[in-house]
Amino acid sequence: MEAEVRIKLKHGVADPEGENTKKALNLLGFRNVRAVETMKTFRIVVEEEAEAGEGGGEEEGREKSEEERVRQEVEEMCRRLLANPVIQDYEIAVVARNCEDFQNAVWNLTQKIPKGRVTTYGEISRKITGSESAARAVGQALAKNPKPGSGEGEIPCHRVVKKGGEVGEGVENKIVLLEGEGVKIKDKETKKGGKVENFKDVFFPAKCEKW
DNA sequence: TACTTGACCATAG
DNA sequence: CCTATGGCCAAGT
Repeated sequence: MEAEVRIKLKHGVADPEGENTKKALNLLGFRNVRAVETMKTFRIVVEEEAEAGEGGGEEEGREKSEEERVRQEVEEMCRRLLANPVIQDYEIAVVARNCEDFQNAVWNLTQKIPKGRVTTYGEISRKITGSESAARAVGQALAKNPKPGSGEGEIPCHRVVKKGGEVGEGVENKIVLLEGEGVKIKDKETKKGGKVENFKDVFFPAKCEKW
């Protein structure tokens, strides 16, 4: 989750830097410059809270409250540190997506899947955009994985499977790689080509587990 | 700018 | 269990 905070001086507070810049611009020939004001922006990336949930229906409405939680947290940051309330105003924009460009976000998250565990395209999408609707685009990004592999600094895209646990399309030896890491695969030799056994147990992240 | 392409997802039969 | 369809969205053209 990402938030952007814009801080500017309250109306009426002297802004010498802005004033001087405006004068300088006018002198340089930009006669039509009417006003210049300085402001500062912070881009703040916030780790998502691990879901502290028991069983039962969660999901819906989660992203909404998560967004609200971040907003409140950032607002407190403004009050306590970022902005001086006497002379400054601030506005906060919370974006339900990671800052990095999509592909990098996908690759970075994939790198954090532990050996012996799997996650889904949709889950990665949810982590980045707030919904699993970009699952297909996650697949696109993984298709361009620059460093496939299980080693340090490599991106283990074989640990990403379909929602139902089917291994899915992708690299030829996906099943072999997973089995090599201790993930059991059932229903091989079927048209769809294999399904993760005990999907719930090997799924990453588990409830209350941080990505 | 508009259109096409998928390592997906949900649903209907 | 399987296929077919429509929706989706970032990238590439």
